[in-house]
Order: sequence, then C-alpha cells, then structure tokens
Amino acid sequence: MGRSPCCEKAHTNKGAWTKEEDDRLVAYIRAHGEGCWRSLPKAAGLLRCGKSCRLRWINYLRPDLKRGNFTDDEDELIIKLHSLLGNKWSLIAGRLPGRTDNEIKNYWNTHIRRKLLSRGVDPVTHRPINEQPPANITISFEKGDEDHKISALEKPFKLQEPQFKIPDLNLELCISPPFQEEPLIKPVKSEAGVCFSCSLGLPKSPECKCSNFLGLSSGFLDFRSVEMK
DNA sequence: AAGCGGTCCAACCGCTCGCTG
DNA sequence: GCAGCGAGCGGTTGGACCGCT
Repeated sequence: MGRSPCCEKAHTNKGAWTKEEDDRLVAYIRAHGEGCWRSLPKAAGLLRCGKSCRLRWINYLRPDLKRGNFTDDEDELIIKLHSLLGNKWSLIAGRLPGRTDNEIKNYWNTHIRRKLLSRGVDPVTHRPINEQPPANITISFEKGDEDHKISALEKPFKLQEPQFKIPDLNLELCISPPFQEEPLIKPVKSEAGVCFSCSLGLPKSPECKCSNFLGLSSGFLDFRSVEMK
C-alpha cells in the first residue's frame, strides 16, 4: 500500500507565493506558532501543501533571516564546515545564524564551488584537483557493525582495500543547550567538548583550552554544537 | 530591439528518520 | 516488530533575470 499524499494535490496551489499568501502564513504563525504543518494550510486558509508552507516560512518568511550577500568570513566558514560535514546543509546552516540550508546549498553550488575550482581545489574532496585520492578511511562506531561504518570523506572515493579502520573510535555525543547567536569564530567550548575554532582546525584563540582537534583526545565530539539549533 | 545562453534562487520532489499505536 | 504518519533533509528543476552578441 502506498503512502497517502501529504496533502490534496488537486486542491493546492503551486509555484511562486503571492503577497497575500505570505501575509496569511506569517499572520497564522505569529498567532499560533510553528508546528503541525500538515494541518496548518487549512487552518490558515491557504491552498498550499504543508510542506510548501514550511519551506516558505523557513527559507523566506522567518523574521530572523539574514538576507543579502554572504561575507568572506561566511564563505570561509562554509568551506570549512563543508570539508567536515559534506553536504549536510542543515548542519552547516545551524552554524550560520540567519542563513538557511537552502540558501547555503544554492550559494555553494553557484559561488563557492566555482571559487574552489578557481583555486584548484576539488569542491567535493577539498583537496588539490591534481592530487591523487588517498586510500579511503573507514570509521567504525562499533566492532563488527557494518551498518555503522562511515566514510570519513563522505562519498568522494569508493571503498578500497586495504581499509584503514580506526579501532573502537567512540564518538560519544553530548547534548548542549540550543545554539545562541555569537561571534562566528569565538570559542564556544562546551562542558566536555571542544571549541568551535578547534573543531574546524582554525588557529587557537587565547581563550581556547582545547587539547586536540575534534576533541578526539577527550573522547567527545560535541555534535550539538555543530548541529542546527 | 531581439535572440540566446548562462546564472541564480525559490520551490518542488522523493526519500529517510523518528515517533506512535 | 510492524505499519502509518508527520517532519525534515538533500537533490533537482523551472523560470526570472541579466549580460552579451
């Protein structure tokens, strides 16, 4: 049995949003808050799919969005984050206050890719274009658990033999409070984690007390400090 | 001015994940 | 354990816009 559609497609508008639709959506969310996107269109009097409403709100109507050009700092931060996280646009967006995953994804594909290529850097692997790819590195979270292996380089290279396996690497995750707006490169050291500068391999700042890149020596990678709020 | 090709970005689509019964 | 559902994510697309000829 197939999944039921997320909305009655026959009775929904598609394409560009009108000013009136925007106003209705904003007014409804201001009055009732976000949540239950499936029922929102009907409640708000919109002939739109819930997904479409959610996307419109998140990518365009949210009051905390920062519109306009990306700064050089943001560019470099995106490149660093992409080299660490790959195409995890929502995670990258979580580190750029006021920016959306869609915006960053578009910006990456239109500007940064080209920028890296012009520097002679492969935008997928973040390595010099004429450099031979290294043997792939596989990280295993649990002994013998094939499903939990991940490629350290996301997908740039196919699995090759011999596989280099880091023994019993325990990437224990810890929960930190929701992200608060702060200077981009200021160290935000969590209780047992690592400051963001170090997690990106950026130069240490005076306040930094981290001992190792990615917090591997401490056994902690504060994933939530990278994950979106 | 018209035609064309390239660029950009808003929006859609399909899939996965997590939750619930 | 399984199925259904809603939410969220990443890839892709369509069309508006712009510069060049």
